[in-house]
This record gives sequence, structure tokens and C-alpha cells, in this order.
Amino acid sequence: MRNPNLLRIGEFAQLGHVSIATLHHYDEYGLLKPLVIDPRTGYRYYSISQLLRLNRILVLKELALPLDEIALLLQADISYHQFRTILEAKQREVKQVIEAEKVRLRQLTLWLQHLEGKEAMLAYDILIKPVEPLLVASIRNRISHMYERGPLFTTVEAYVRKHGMQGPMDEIVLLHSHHEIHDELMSIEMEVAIPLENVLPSNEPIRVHFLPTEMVAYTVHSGDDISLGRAYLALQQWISTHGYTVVDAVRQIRFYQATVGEITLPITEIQFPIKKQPPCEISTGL
Amino acid sequence: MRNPNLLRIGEFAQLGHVSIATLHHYDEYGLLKPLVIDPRTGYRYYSISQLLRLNRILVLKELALPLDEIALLLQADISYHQFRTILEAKQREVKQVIEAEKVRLRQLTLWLQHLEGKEAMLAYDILIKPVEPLLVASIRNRISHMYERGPLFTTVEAYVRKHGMQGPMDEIVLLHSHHEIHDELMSIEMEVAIPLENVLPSNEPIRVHFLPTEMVAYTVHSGDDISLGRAYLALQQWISTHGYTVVDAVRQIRFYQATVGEITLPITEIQFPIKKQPPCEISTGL
DNA sequence: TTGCTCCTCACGTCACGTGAGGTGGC
DNA sequence: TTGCTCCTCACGTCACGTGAGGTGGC
Repeated sequence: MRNPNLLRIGEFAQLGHVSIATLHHYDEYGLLKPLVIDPRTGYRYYSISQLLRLNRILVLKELALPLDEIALLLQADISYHQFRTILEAKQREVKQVIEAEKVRLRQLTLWLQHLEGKEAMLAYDILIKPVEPLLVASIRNRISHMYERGPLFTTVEAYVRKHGMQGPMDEIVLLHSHHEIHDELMSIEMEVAIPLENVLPSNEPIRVHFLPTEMVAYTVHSGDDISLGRAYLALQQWISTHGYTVVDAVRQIRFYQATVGEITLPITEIQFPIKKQPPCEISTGL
Repeated sequence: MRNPNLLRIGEFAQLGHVSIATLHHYDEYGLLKPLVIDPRTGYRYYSISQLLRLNRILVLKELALPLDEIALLLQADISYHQFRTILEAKQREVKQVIEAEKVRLRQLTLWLQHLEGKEAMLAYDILIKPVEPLLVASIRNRISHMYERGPLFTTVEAYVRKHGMQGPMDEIVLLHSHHEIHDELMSIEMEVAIPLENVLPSNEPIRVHFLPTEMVAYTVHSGDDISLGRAYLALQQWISTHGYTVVDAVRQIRFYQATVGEITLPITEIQFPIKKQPPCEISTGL
């Protein structure tokens, strides 16, 4: 004759509003052991009072704590401080999740607004990434037209090839500042750079230095320089919509592509160094 | 001599800011196949222009879309409507996630506030669940003291046992309304019920009926009726803090426990039927 | 004896990360 | 030849869900 207050796993699961599989899992995990296990049949038996521990587990699970941390928190000898530390870490985490989800929601809403225009796709895919410091050889000059960058690139290329660099080279352009009158571009402070693997000597006007590390919003454009303007526009819009500001020279990387018979469109990555505007306050939800 | 515009997987991974493992995965999944695979070595080769597809994938991934849906969205022949449908579904999902995380944050903050009192644990674990319709035999009466419920229970028990029910019985009390003067309880409209497995005839004053299905906030208390008041208080606080309102008679379930030698504390589950107050507006994040 | 409950594996989930052990590229 | 890159398994992640195949309880 068994203790009449013991419940079979199915009954206990019903009372506790969890599945039998969950109780199996907690048993195996050591979170909530049955009060009694029949050694012959393996049947698990729970007491009603174990509902309290189960509910505590479920409440902590609703805080999105993983089972191993719940196990920690349920130890009888846990200190007030350890407890607090774990919850505070989780609190920070949840705040971040909320922010990330809000960004997601904003993105989704933008896509859906765009879909109103009956186009299935946005023209540009804009992402954020950190860029590492990049060693380059470069020339910096104030010029009045983008076409002037060709000769600049030729000069830099000749310089690095003279110093033994071989193979295809990507072409980087940095737009340090520009000066407009009546929406017309008057001049650009432009730097034309080629990435290096090893340090070369600087030699006026060629400067060998590191481009600084930045957080950039970027997109990749396929097409000639004329159509490139649309990508710039898309990036600028995206940046202001998402509450960022541009903090440094825009970079434009033209990936080297050999011309192999057919016409290949140039592929260009455009990077806007950004930082967050002072973000909206996050409320504690109280 | 291979096409000089082809990149090895490592280079492509660096450009695209993803891991090689990710590219392996997308290849296997069919999301992004290398332009060329060397049949002898198995080496994967990508073209720079495949960066555009990769970035599209990454953007959609930031919307928290699973890979199979991304694959759908990337099909050339997807219609404007299918596209919209998928994004709208995801939008709803994200809104729900945000709400859930906000609740979590509120809970965490409450715990941390409570911890200020240097107690490691909250006294009560409060959860929400739906309760199914429950067939019971019951007596309903206006009484002036909780002690009067004992005889009511005895009456109902005698009735159901007379109709053949056996074994231990849980005791349910429903508090339909109460009347207070100067914070002093004057009378309670109380229903004492015993759950049934099969329908019995009703017979005045015994009524056999279904308790309605409800969403309830509940907690489990271990201790006598006097200490029970604290659990009620905790529940009431929790309900108002979380923006719910009580919509029906509070239920109190005393689980049957045989007395086996030692003293066992009674275990009682208290359920407050609730509904949400008109919730705060969710913003689209724009 | 017949359902019903419970048992123990074992595999699946999701999008990769992380070795192990081996080979190609230059 | 030596590093370096890349290859293909295979297993792990997290908290269970879901059978399959077998046995106990009443």
C-alpha cells in the first residue's frame, strides 16, 4: 500500500499544467525529482506539495532564465547577492532584446510601406558591420569632379606596384567633405586608397596609414558610377530613418573584377561610418 | 587557369562578414550556392556579385525570418501578395514578442525591487493558466463566516458519496461576492463544490453544473487558512500591478491529503479569474 | 483480460559552431 | 616541402516534443 498522497506523473502534470515530457526532463536535469520512484517499475510519484517548487520553476522560466540558472537560484544556500546578480544580468539582456525587436519591427514596417508601391523588393540591402583598421596607401586631394579620381588611382597604383605589390587591387575612395552651392557639387575633398598587406614608406603625396576602425552602414551596388547615386540616397535615407548620424568620411570600395569576355557590371560597396543618436530612453515597464 | 574573379570561400566570407560555416550551411540548404565548385577538390568558389544575394539574405535574417521563408522570398517568381503576407505575419509575431519581453522586464524589475528587502525569494509564485470547464456538485449560500463552510462541504460530500462516488475528494470554494463594512467582513456569497467525473442529478440545495472556463492568475499556498490571507493579498497586488482585472468568483481548491502520521500542511490553490485591461497601444516603432 | 498509464530509448528542432581527420594550393 | 586553406563528416546547442516498442496498474 502506497502513500495515498502521492500522485502519478500524469496527475501531477495536469495539476501543474505542464507535460509529462517536461517532468521527465526536469527529473533527468535534477531540477525537480519525484518524491518517490518505484524501483521495480520506474514509475515516478510526486507529492502535492511539490507543486510549489514546480511553480517556482515555471515563474523563473517566464523570466527567460535557462534551466541551469534556475537550478542555481533554487539552491537553498544561494545568497541574496548571487540572486540579484543573475536577475540583473537577465534584466539587461531583456532590455537589449526589446531594443533589437523594436528595430526589427521598424524594419518590417518599412518593408511593408515599401510594398505599397507594389514592388516586391527593396532596391538595396543595408546592413551594419564594424570595419577593422585597414592599412592603405593613399592620395588625398580637393578635386572638383569625380572623374579626376582616375588619375589619382593610377598614381597610387603605380606607387604600390613599384614597391613590389602584385595582383589585382581593390580601389577605395573616401569622401572627406564636399562643398555644394545651389545643390551643385563645387568640390570634393577626396582620398583614393589601395589596401596594403605590408607597410610601405610614405612618400609625398602618397601617404601610407591606417584607415580607422568604424561602425558602418553599408550596401553593395552593382552597376556603373551614374547609378551609384541611388545607392547613396538609399543609405542616407536609411541612416536618418533609423536614427543614426554619419560621423566620418564615406568609403566606397570598388572590387577588382577582370573583364572576361562578356560585360561585367562593376560591384561597389558603399560604407557610411555611423553612430547612434542619443537613443530613446528605455522604460522599466513599470 | 581559373576565372580570376572567383573568390575562395574564405575571402568571400570575409567580404560578406559571415563565417565559412554559415556559407557551408547556405550551400547545403540551397540558399546560396557557390558559382563554381571544383569537382575534383570540392572547393567552393564565389563571385563578388554574389555578395548582393548574401546581403539580401542577411537583411531578411535580421527580420528574424527563418531560412525556409527567406528561401521563399528569394524566389524570383514570388508575388507581391505572398511577400506581403509573410512579412505581415512576421510583423504580428514581432509585436507579440515585444509585448512578452516587456512583461518579462516588468517581472524582473518587480523581483529586483523585492530583493531590496534582502529576501532572496518572493513568498508566492504567481502564474497564469486557462482552466477547463469543470463539472461539480455544489451548494451556494450567503454566510457570515468562513467557518460555516465546513458543514456545507460535509453536505455536498454526503450527497456525492450517496451517489456512488468514492475516494478522496478535493474541496473547491468559490467566493461569489462579499460584503464589508469598515473593512470587516459581514457576509460572503459562497459556493462549496466537489469535482465530479460523471453527471449526477441536481437536488436542491445541491446543484450539479459546470464551472465556466476562465483565464486565471493562481498561486499555491502551503499552510492553514489563517496564513492563506497573505496569498490572497499577493495575488491581488500582482493582478493590479500587471494591469489585469478580476472578472469572476475567486476559486480556492484545497487538495485532498490524507493525514499520514506526521502533520502535513494543507495545500491550497487560489485562482483569480482575470482579463486584461485595455492594453497600452503598441507603436509600430516609427 | 482489456484499456490506460507509464517506462526507456532515440531522434528531431534551428542555424549554425566546433573539432577531428584528411587533402588541395601555391 | 611547409604552412595555409579548404574539404567532409559528426556531434553539440536548448528545452523539450514525438513516436516506437515494451511493460505495469487496476
